[in-house]
Amino acid sequence: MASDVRVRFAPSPTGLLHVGGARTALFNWLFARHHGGAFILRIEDTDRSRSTEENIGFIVDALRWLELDWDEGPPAPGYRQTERFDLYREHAGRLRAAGRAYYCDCPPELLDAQRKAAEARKETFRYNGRCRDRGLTAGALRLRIPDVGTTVVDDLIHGPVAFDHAQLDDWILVRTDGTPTYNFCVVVDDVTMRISHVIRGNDHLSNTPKQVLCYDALGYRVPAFAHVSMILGADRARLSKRHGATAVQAYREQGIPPEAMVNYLARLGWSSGDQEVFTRGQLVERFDIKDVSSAGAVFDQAKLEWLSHEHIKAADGGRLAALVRPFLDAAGLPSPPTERLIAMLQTLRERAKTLRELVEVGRFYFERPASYDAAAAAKLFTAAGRERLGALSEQLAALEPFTAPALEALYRGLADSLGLKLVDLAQLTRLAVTGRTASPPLFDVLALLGRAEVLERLAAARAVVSA
RNA sequence: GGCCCCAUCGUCUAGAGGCCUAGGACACGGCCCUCUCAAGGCUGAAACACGGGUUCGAAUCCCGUUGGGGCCA
Repeated sequence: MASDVRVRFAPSPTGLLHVGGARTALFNWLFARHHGGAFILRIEDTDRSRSTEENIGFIVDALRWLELDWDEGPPAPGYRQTERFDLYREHAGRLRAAGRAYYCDCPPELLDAQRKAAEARKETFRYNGRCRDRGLTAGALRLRIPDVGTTVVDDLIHGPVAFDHAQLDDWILVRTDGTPTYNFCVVVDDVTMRISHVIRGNDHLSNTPKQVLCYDALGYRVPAFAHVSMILGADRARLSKRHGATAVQAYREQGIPPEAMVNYLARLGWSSGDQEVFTRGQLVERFDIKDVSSAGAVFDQAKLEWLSHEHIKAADGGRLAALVRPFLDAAGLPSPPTERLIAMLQTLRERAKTLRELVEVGRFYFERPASYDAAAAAKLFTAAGRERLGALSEQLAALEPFTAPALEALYRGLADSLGLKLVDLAQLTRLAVTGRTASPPLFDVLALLGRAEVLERLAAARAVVSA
């Protein structure tokens, strides 16, 4: 489908991918996919001291995990700012040749003094344009900005936002040492990559009028802007490490399925009617940048986990098995054949909010209980309990077929004849077989484990009782 | 400090002047179901920050205040 929509996600590789960044990437991706446009990944690595190869790897890795595929970007060359200095130099030269930018040699001490003076007067410091008409040929390159008037940023989320030129100054495009500034690089990059819509964090809104003026000076069409609100911590301060996990990778390790993370991030500040649970396809279909909220949103781990649970409950069996295997490996547990694992997960999926919990809650499927719940053992592993386990073993050995319905009939029959309630035999068996007081429906568990395994576990439990 | 953004239940949100005695979801409480734990069903408590306007009528429009956030330093 032909579309002029071209959007980008432009992270600085200074660490792991933050959930705020992930959400910005997601909104860009959804916008591109919804409109049949292109999603571009660009690495803003001009801060060489903090940008590392390893960090680029982390970002790529996180985006892949979330399945936010990009149409242009690394590993292809030309999508890192450090590879694009020629472009910045060329555009700077054009601005200077056209008289839209000029060199300034005001010493830092002078600027600092003026800044302090302005502060003392409780005013915003603005460079006064002293070097505008001095015709200098070296120094810091500044953009000539109109002294009067306003620049209006027509934001897709916020509507028109007006900035008075009196608040802006002739900002620096290229420093005296020849390095381009962040805002200048962004403009040149967006222009040369033919970006149609700039969807980014709210923290960039204040820089936008400066950039718009730069587009104008360069003679380029200004793209559309959409400034997405920030993700906040519980105290409504911008989400940071002190609020807990902020890296996308941390949620992967917690066992949140990627589709749940995507669903949660999308619903944080965006909605479509009363629907809460979305598949990726539904998100692409329903996403509209106009429905993105202009207010900041607090990150809520509980709701994330609820969505994680919903996606675990709804996942295709094979998909769920594939998601769980890495967690089995990490826990040092054996990975059963797929069909068998799917059957086990079928009994576990509504009992765990995360993939990690899924493994924990179903541990007894993968290994024999290492111990028994102490309080329950004290209550159930008695002389009478031992006798009942014996009777059960005897009958289970002869049960045919060894299926859940047959097991239930057996248990109900035995409970009746012993004058007991079903729960008495069930909890006793559950403890013997799983070591715990809570598990999926007992008869499903027994049928899945199989007769031989069940009988061995019952025998092991009886041995513990007599000891 | 200046400028900019934001403001509906604890949280995410619906709401684009009358449909609102403000809806949904998470979390929380109760009840039902039940071999345990879940899941599920029903149900309860819970919000339009404040003050002025505009209007027959405002959560919705305007102004101000307060509070939060961001950018510039």
